[in-house]
Amino acid sequence: MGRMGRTPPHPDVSQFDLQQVLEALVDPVRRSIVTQLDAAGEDLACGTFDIAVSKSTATHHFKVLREAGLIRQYYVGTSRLNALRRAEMDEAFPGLLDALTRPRVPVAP
Amino acid sequence: MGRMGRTPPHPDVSQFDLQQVLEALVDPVRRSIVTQLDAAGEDLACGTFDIAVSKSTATHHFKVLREAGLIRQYYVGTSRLNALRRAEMDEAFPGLLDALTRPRVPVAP
DNA sequence: ATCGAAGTTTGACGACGATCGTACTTCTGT
DNA sequence: ACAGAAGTACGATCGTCGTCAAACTTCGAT
Repeated sequence: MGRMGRTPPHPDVSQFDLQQVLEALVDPVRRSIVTQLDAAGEDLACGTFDIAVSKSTATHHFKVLREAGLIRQYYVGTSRLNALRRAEMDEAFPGLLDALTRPRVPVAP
Repeated sequence: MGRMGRTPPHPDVSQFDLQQVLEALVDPVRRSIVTQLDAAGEDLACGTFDIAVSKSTATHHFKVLREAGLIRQYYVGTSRLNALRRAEMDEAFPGLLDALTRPRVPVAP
């Protein structure tokens, strides 16, 4: 029972919660995942990310991101692909992802 | 020694750190402080904020906000006034405060 | 049918942070 | 000079969260 392949629940845009999104994005590892996903411009498998944590910890982070609505997850074979829900996040919180994924602009000296 | 009136250290814009700013803003109480400050459009004393925590806890929150660069604090008599460092934050992280202080836009049904 | 690759699940653990009460400091009025 | 108002400093507590290891599941390839 409980096939691993079943698609996990994803929140609807109308249910996105700023508090939850911020709690997801405050963690450096998770923010790095979002940034890498944004830079890649394509869906990525969990294992392909450059993060320095164990597999179980990675699973945890992806779950937090998914439940906050930041990513969508789906299986392809044994791999779990992750898609950034850019448009939906922008609809719910305009400018937020832009502000967080934009590389730091050096301040004039 | 250590007069209370001495101005506490404030970070320079060039030292603003995204991680630190996010850690400051992820707390609902602190985000509420920033929002109230933004809405007021003027500097406010610590005691005038609508927050449901003790005085010592409030002091802690203001300190976290100040060290992250979100507010500037200065004394006037026995009151400590708080100013939102809007322009500087916008320079360091364009769009961030906008995204966080903007009231949630209802999603089309 | 079996093996390995890719994730998940389930505790356990440790650290950090929000909170409070109490005591203390500094200034303003009276 | 004194009392009160406005914060600050200091511990102490308590919950939550990030982390891992170990055992398990599922799928694909051989």
